[in-house]
Formats: sequence, C-alpha cells, structure tokens
Amino acid sequence: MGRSPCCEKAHTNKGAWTKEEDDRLIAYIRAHGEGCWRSLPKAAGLLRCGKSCRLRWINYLRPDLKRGNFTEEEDELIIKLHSLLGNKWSLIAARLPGRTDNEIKNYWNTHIRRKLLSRGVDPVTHRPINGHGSDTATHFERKPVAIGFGPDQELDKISSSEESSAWQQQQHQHQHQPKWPDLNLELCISPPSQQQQPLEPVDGGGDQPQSLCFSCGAAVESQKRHKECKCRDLIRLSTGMLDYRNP
DNA sequence: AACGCTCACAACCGCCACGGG
DNA sequence: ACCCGTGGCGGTTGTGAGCGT
Repeated sequence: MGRSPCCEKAHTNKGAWTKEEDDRLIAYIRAHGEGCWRSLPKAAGLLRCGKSCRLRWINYLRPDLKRGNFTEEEDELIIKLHSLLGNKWSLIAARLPGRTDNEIKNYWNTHIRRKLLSRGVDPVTHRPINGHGSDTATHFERKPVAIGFGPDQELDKISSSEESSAWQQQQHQHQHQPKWPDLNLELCISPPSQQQQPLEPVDGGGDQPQSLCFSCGAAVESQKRHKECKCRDLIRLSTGMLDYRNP
C-alpha cells in the first residue's frame, strides 16, 4: 500500500551528485530547457529521480545562483521576511535574487535562528523571549487593512498557522511602532468591487489581468504558474491587492 | 594519531496543489 | 465532478569537515 514512488527507485542513484552527473544535467537543460522533470533523467542519460534532478538544478546548477556567504543586508531581509511570512522559504527566496529556498532554509536553521536567540528573540514568533527587553525584538507590525473573503484563500497561504498566532499576538500590540519602517509590509485585501487601483496588464491589452506574480510583481492573465519566472506565487486579483515591497 | 562531538549543508522524503484529461 | 500525473514546498535526514580532548 502507500503512495507509488515518484520514479523507479531500483535503478536510480542516490546521494551526492558527481561532476559527470552535473555536467550531463547542465548540458541537457542547456540544450532542451527545463521541461518534464519526470522524463528528463532518462532523456539526459542520468540514473536519477526526476525530483532529484530538479532539486540539483534549482539549488546548485542554475547559472543565476549567487552562492557565497550571506551579507548582513540579506540576513536582515530574511529576518524581516520570515517575521512576515513564516517558513515560506520559497516566498522569501523570491525576494533574494540568486538565493534558493533550500539555501535560505538551511541558513536560517544554522545561523539566523542562533543569531535571533542570542538577541533574545524567539525565531518562531519574532517576539522577545521572556526576560529580554523589547529593544532587541525583530517583530514588526502587519496591518491587514481590509480583508475580503472571496472564493480564494490566498491570504491563508501567506500566514502559516504558527505565524498566524504570532500575528494575532501582534494584533494586540498595535500601539507599537514598526521596527522596519523601510519595508512596506502593508497587506491590503479587498473585494473586487473595492480594488484600489487597476494593475497594468502585462501585454498592454485591454483585458484585466487575473493574477499578480508575487515574485516579480508581473500581472499575468492566467491562474497558471507564471511562465516568465516559473514561479507559483500568484495573487489572484479577485481577492484584491497584496504588496509588501518597498515603494 | 584516534576518537567523539558539533556544525553546515546537500539531498531526500512525504505531502499537497494544480492542471489536464 | 472526478481522477491522475506532475511539480513544488517544507521538514527531516545523511554525511563530511572541522574542532577539541
């Protein structure tokens, strides 16, 4: 019983990738692009699971990866975004060019968690740990100005359950000033009839875009994944506007 | 030198959402 | 409306390097 495996595991390699495997994967994707991951290993002559190929490419072989140590600015940005988004590593990674969700997740668990704890800040709630002053807190205020309950629950995707409780705590402390005034974290969700301003269609056509790419901000017409950047972070415009980028 | 421990990070696993048929 | 295949995400594990004893 149980789920069927994603691939034939009996004849697939596991563990660390070799240079030859990397070269094969790179060569194949350069020649054919990122296509069907399931069929890619066979086509590329790799004895690997498609998922493994995807992970290797996304996290380590992509040419646009930055690699190297995280800067202090990146550290702080990750902390800010985690405070807002919780463990939504893919969304956080989308705001850090050249960084991957896996890399950020690892970095969080090995470095930033400890950094926050040393500051006396709970890395989950971003609230001061008992006995520590609020001066060291990294939390900041989230303001859902208007929340409309449309057919979609995209807002739920953004607030994980544990994050939600942290956020609820923050709601009781509205009197505090934001700790990060440079980051526009206002969340505004409103019903379609109350949209504050229309977004420009991607192709300049007359039709209103139906979705907004959360990664690059592009307005796209389909609810499908954003083809340009391959991201899935589409905010349906029927639920309103969501933007926490700097103006 | 040998051993044990800790840390960092690459990789895997299971689950879920989405889209097509 | 339902089922199935696929891609993607987040949590967890495995492993090698570095360090102290």
